[in-house]
Amino acid sequence: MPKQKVGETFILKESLKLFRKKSYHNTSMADIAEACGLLKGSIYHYFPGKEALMKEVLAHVHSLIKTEVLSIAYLSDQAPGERLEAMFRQFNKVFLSEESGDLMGNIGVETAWVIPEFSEQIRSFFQDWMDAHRHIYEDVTDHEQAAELAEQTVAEIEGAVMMTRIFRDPSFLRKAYRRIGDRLNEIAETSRPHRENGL
Amino acid sequence: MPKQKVGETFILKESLKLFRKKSYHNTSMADIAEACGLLKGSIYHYFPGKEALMKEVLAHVHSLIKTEVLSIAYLSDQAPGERLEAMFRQFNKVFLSEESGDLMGNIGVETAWVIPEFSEQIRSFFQDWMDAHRHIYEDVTDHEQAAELAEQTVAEIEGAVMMTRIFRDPSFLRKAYRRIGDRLNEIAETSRPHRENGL
Amino acid sequence: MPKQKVGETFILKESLKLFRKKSYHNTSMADIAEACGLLKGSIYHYFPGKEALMKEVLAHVHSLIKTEVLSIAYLSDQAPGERLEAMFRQFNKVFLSEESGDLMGNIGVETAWVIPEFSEQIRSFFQDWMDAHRHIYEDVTDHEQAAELAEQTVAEIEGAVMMTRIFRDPSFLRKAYRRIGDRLNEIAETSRPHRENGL
Amino acid sequence: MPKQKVGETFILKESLKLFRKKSYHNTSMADIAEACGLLKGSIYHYFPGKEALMKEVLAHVHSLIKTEVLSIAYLSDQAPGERLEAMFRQFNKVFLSEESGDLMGNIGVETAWVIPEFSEQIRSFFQDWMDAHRHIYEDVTDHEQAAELAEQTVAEIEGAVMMTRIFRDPSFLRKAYRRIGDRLNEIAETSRPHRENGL
DNA sequence: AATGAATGAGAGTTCATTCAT
DNA sequence: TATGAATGAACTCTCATTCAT
Repeated sequence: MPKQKVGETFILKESLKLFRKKSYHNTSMADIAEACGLLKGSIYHYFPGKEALMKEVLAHVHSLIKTEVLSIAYLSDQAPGERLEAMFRQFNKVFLSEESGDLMGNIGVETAWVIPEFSEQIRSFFQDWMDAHRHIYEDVTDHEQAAELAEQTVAEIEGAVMMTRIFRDPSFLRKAYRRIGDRLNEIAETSRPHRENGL
Repeated sequence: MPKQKVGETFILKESLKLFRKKSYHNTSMADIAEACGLLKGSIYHYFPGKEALMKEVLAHVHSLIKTEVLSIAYLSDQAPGERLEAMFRQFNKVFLSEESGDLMGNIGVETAWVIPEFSEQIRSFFQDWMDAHRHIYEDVTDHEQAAELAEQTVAEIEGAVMMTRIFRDPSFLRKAYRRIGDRLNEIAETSRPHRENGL
Repeated sequence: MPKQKVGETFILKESLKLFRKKSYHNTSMADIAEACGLLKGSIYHYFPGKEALMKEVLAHVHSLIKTEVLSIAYLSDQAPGERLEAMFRQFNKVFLSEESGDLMGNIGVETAWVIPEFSEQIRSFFQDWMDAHRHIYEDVTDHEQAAELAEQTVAEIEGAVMMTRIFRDPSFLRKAYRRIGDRLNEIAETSRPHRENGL
Repeated sequence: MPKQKVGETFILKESLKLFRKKSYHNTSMADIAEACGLLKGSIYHYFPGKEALMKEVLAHVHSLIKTEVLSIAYLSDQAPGERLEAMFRQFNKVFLSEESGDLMGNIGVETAWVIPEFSEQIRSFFQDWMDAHRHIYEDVTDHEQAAELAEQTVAEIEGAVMMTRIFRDPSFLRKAYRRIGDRLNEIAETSRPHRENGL
């Protein structure tokens, strides 16, 4: 009878893997428990239910992305293009790795409509994501255009992630990165002075 | 006791509404039956099971979009920009209406990974969609760039649809259409002669 | 694979037996299903859940007692004492038989506090029961005293039923019947004229 | 992290409150632990299990009632009617207070049938209760009638307690007390000499 | 073509209990 | 003495599916 401590974070991470691989509805509490080496009832020591577990998973991913990826956008000692590239690199590592996956996009579509309590978390995630990109664009263009470019960027990435999944072909995402990088450079060359003067 | 004459197509349409509204996993056979004025067991006279029903729903949507939306791309008597706009109008009507919804994107993400039998249908849908846009772009630019622009267009729309859902704000999609239209016009003005001369 | 029809009433009756024998909380849906020769899920074809089933059981018992027992109180062609005796005879048959048991008293105490939705049903049952006895007493005394005597009668019977259960000794209830009968006779002899003149 | 010194009696009292408020089956060990400022597992240092805990609760209530209420019946320096009234006053304080509640009647019905180990305790409680009332009645009437009057008294009180609960109306119990007191007085006046002469 | 009773597997959840620390 | 992680069995309920009628 192994009674080794498992811990909340471990369950969170295992759940994340499973939700990402099999979606929320196709992952049972028994699946999660098994992945953790527990019985299904034991999960309830850590989380009051499946929805609550999911909410904490979403919060965990959100905060992970914020600190590991989105923070890069605010590093004022790097050029906009460099920051963008660094974000993409980190994004690939964190967001698409086994550890986290494109949870937000998937679950957003799968559950946000059905389980409204998830919506807010997901909305706030996308808002932070757009804000980060907007911050970069504001170095090279005006507020209004920056906002729209951020919107476009996030939509394009999410769409590309979806297509990468559907076609099982990473090139969709890779090309999206390249397009977005090129766009930033073009704008940077055209519209000279914005915030970059201070750098 | 509702005992109306139903028919396969009717069930298909009612299922589509429900899948779109509540997602595949949250729609039960009982829900579908009730919407059709039937009892659970009766659905099985028309379709051998839930997955089979879903596959036919996907096929139905695919063919609907093809004839109602994508065909517009191949109308050679209209200018590229006009065709694009017409497609968006139709797309909104057919793809996002109550009758069909953004089934492909949603279900693509929700189930393609889990139920591989849906993947092919969804892949083929996205392929046709990209082909249609590529056909338009080929009127104003070369093959290679047209392919990439088509890819970008579809990704951007899908991403915008997702964000429109998440934020419950149709402006995401509206702005995506505008950006895509503007992009086509820019390209059309820059690179003069391609296929349009023959028209 | 026996697929014989079972029917709502059959489930109701089997549930009643079990609830009476083992109490509400100690009776599982699986117990009920087994008693009916069904699998636990099958009960849900007839009743949406355990509470709903219980509510219908209570309603069934209530109506049974009303028609089989309490109606006797209103038979104007019999003397009060005869009606009372007849009620006790029927009460023993219906209320304490295997088929129904002292469900109201038991469940009243067990669940009325915890599941408020049962309370109303149980309250209304006791009200009808008191009303019936009051009607008899009004033949031999004034309204006010009749009401109190009815209250006393029902309390005494319920208490006696409880003690009969606890001591597994039917004499508690038998003696209560005798006391109540004697009391009615005493009052009838003392206070001459009330409603009996018309008979 | 509440880590107060608890002790067996404290747990007993907290359990009593909960069993009374929510019944035996609706009170979980976790509820009891929480009420005691302990964790589930810690209860098992004091009691080997839920049933054992309940048995000690019943024993505790029994002995409490015996010393605080039933003992009054045997105070030979007070008139029967005074003793009865004093018992009712104490009964209300102890038996129906937050501290103990009508545990015996509730649990008697709820569990005596199902968990036979409780039956004996409950039976012995009711026996002591009847004995106390019989002792009072023996001051004013013969043995046989005293026994029956005691039986009636306890049944009437228990029935009234039940109805008070069901209707959430304390007047049922109040009126039962009054009736029982009046009955004692009537008998005391009618049948002169019994035991009271020696006092 | 339609019914609807019944299945059977599995879902999420609860809970009394155990035990290493 | 107290913890709290873990168990394991039982619970209510859901649902895709089958099939005699």
